[in-house]
Amino acid sequence: MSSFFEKVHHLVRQVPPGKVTSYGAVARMLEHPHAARTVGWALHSLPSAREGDERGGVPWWRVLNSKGCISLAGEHGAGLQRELLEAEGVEVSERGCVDLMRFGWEGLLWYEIEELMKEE
DNA sequence: ACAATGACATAAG
DNA sequence: GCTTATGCCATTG
Repeated sequence: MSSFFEKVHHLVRQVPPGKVTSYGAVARMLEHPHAARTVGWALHSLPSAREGDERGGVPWWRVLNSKGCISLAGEHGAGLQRELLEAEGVEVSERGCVDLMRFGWEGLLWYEIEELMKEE
């Protein structure tokens, strides 16, 4: 656990298939309520963007903005993200929005996060 | 150490 | 609702 990025990556990895969360939620879980931007950056940057590890293991597409929509500030993989989500059974509206009431991830409990952060 | 950057968030017009 | 402005934070040059 050297950088904030890793925390983000580890946490995002815990997001179960078919569920989605938001940058803000992740930021709050990591006790940095106002680091949503950094969270987003952590995902866009994804160090060691290699095949088998980080990038492949981090379901970045399950992370949406506060509205539960795919914004991605322009383009990046918005189309891809929608496909990935739908492939997992998540309903994505045409505008790229997801019903957080049904697919929103509750998140982890504080002690689960602690355990998660403790290892690695 | 300073300035810039960025896949965000929230309030205001 | 959508657009604009401002705040926040870790990483990078």
